[in-house]
Amino acid sequence: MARLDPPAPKFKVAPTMADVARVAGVSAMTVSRALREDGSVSKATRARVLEVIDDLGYVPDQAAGALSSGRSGLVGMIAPSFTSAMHGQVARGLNATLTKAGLQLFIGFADFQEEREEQALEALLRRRPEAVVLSGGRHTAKVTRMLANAAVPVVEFFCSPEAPMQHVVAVDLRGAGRLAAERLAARGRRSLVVLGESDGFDVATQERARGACDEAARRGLPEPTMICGAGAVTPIDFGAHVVAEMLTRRPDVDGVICFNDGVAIGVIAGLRRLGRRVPDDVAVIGFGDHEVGRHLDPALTTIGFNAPALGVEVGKVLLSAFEAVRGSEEAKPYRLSLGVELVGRDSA
Amino acid sequence: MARLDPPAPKFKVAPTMADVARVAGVSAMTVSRALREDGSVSKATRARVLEVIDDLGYVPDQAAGALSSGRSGLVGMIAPSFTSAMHGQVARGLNATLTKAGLQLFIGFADFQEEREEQALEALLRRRPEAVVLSGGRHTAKVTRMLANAAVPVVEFFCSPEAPMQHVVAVDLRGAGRLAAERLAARGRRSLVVLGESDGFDVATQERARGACDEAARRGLPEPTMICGAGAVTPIDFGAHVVAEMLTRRPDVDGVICFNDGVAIGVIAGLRRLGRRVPDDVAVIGFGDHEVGRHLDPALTTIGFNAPALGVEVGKVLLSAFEAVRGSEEAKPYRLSLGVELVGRDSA
DNA sequence: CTGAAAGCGCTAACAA
DNA sequence: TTGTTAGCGCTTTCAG
Repeated sequence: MARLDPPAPKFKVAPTMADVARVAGVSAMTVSRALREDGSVSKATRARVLEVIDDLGYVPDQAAGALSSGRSGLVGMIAPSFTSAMHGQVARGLNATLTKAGLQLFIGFADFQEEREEQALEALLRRRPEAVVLSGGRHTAKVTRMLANAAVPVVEFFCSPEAPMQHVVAVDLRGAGRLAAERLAARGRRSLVVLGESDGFDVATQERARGACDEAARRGLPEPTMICGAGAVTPIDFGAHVVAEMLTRRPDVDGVICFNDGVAIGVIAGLRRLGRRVPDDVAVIGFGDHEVGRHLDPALTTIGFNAPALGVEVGKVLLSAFEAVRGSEEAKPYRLSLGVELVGRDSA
Repeated sequence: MARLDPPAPKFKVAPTMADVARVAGVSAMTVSRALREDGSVSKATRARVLEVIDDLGYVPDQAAGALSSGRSGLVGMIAPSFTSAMHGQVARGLNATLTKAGLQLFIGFADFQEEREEQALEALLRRRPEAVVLSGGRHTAKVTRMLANAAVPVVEFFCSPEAPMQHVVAVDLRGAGRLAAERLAARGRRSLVVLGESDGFDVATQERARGACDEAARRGLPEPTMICGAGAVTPIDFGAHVVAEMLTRRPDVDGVICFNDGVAIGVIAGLRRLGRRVPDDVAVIGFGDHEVGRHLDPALTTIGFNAPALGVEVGKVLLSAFEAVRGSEEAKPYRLSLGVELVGRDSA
C-alpha cells in the first residue's frame, strides 16, 4: 500500500503558480501564459485566472522564472555613491527606459573605492543581470575580467574609458574643460586651477584638465594647475578644504574649474572665509548644472549636460543590444559623446 | 543500445556549480559548502575548489540558490526618488548594516506617486525580499495588503505611520515643528507659514505643522498657515515658486518652516527676487541639515537628524527581527522615534 | 488554445 | 568530511 504522507500544512506560505492553477482549474502552464498577456489564452480562461490571482494575492516568484527562462529581468548598475546627484539623474532616465521593457534596475554602490567596486560588481553578477552599466574611466583588471566572463552587454557612461569594453555613452569632458577655460579667459583670468576630487577614479578630472590646458595653451596662458584630493568625505567638503592648498600652490589663482557643482560650492565658501571675493578676485566654474546653482549668491556658472537624457540613451543602447543578440547579429560597439554647454551666471 | 546524444557544446555559457565540481573532482554539494566557509569542508578540498572557481571564473547564481534555500538575500526598500539626499543617507546606513549580514539592498522608486509605489512594491515582492523598508505615513490599502501577504518583516521609517504595520523607526517631526516655531518666536516672529511639498505623501508636513501650531499656541501666536503644493518638480523648484502664493495667503509672513532644505533654498531665492531680505524681513528654517546649508549666504538655519544612523537603526531592527523569526519568538513591534536638533545659523 | 514532462542551478536533509 | 536524492517555482518544449 502506498504511503500517504500528506504534506504538512505549511503555514503562511506564499501561494505558488500551482495553487493558482488548482483553484482556477487549469494547469500551471496556463497560469504562466495568462500572466504574459500574449493572447495565447482564451479570454474567459485568462479572466478567471487573473481573478484567482487577485483573490489569492499571488505574486510570481521571479527568481524561479529567471532560473527557468534564463532571463533575470535585471540590469545592473554600479554607482559610486548613494548621494551623487548626477548618478541619480542618470539612473532615473535609465530606469524609465528599462521599465517600459519590463526590466528592473539593480544598483550596486562602489563608495568611490576600487575594491568596493569589485565587490559590488560580483554581488551584482550573482543576480545574473542581463546587462551591466557603469562609469567609464579606469577599472581594475578584475572588473574587466568579470564583465567579460559575464558575457552580457556592458555600457560605460560619463567618462571616456581608457580601453572601452563594449558600448560607450560618454560626455564631452574635454570640451567641458575647454569651455570653462574659455569662459575664464574671456573674463580676463590667466592663472587657472582645475580641481579634481578623488585620484583613483579620476579620469573625469584628467579629461577636463586636458581640455582646459588645450584652451589655455591656445590663448597663450600659463599652464593650469591640477589639484586632486583623495578621500574627502563629500564634494562640498573637499572644495571647502582644498582652498588653502590651492592658494599655497597657486597664490595668484584667479580662475577655478571644479570637478562638480558641489566642489564649487565648497570652494566659494572657502574663498569667502579667506576674504577673497567671487568672482572679483577668483572666478569659479562648476560642473553638472545642479539646480541649486541658480539660487546661490553669486549664482553659479557651470558646465551642464543632460543627465537624464544620458540615462535614456544608455537604456536605448541596451535595448538595441538585446535586439542584436536576439537576432544574433554582431552587436556593434556603440560610441557616443554627449555635448556640454556653458551655463553662464555670476560666479565666473 | 542507449542513445548517446552528447549535449550540444553550449557556447559561452556561464559555468555552473556542477562544472566546478567536475573539474575539482568533488560533488556539487562540496562546492556549495566550500563557498560558505563553514569549516564543514576539509582545508585541502576547499582550497582546491576555490582554485577551480577562480580558474573558471565561476560566479554562483543566487537566483537558483534563493529558490532552493528560500532565502533571496535581498532586502527591499521603497524610496520616493533617485535624488532625495535624505533617502540616500538612510540607504547608505542601511546598506552598511545589511552588507555585513550578507544581504543586499534592492531599491524601488515610487516617484512620489501612490500608483508608482504600488508598482514598485509589487516588482520588489516578485524578488521575494526577506524584508521590506519604506517610508512611514500614509499608504494605499493595496500596499498594506501586499505587505501583509508577503509575510516578511516590515520597517516604516521617517514619518510616523497612521497605522503602523510592524516596526517603526520614526523621526520626531512634531518636535521638529516645535523647535522651528520656538526659534522663530524667539527671534520675534509672529506670522508663521509651514511649507509642505506634495499632498499625497505629506504626513511629514502635517506632523511638523502640528508641532509648530502647538508651539505657536503655547506662545499665544496666531495659528501658522500650512501650504502644500502638489506636483512640483523638485523641492528647490517648489520653494522658488510657492513664494508668491505664500505672500498672497499670508502677506505679513515673517517666519517660514520648510519641508526640507531644498525648499528652503528655493524660498530664500524666491524671497530675494521679490526684494525681501532674509532673515530681516522673513526668517527661513529648513529641515534635514544638508551640508550645503552651511555654505549658503545666509547660512541656513535648519532642523537636523542623523539620517545614516536612522538607516543603521533600521538595519538593526531587521537583523533582530530575523533572529526572532529564526528562534520563532514573537517578534515584538519595534518603536523608536529619533530626536532632532536645531542647527542655528543665519537664515533664522 | 491547453496540458504534460523535463529541467534551470542550487541547497536541505539525510545517508555514508 | 563527503555524497546522494529530491525538490524549490517557474518556463521551455513538445504533444494534443
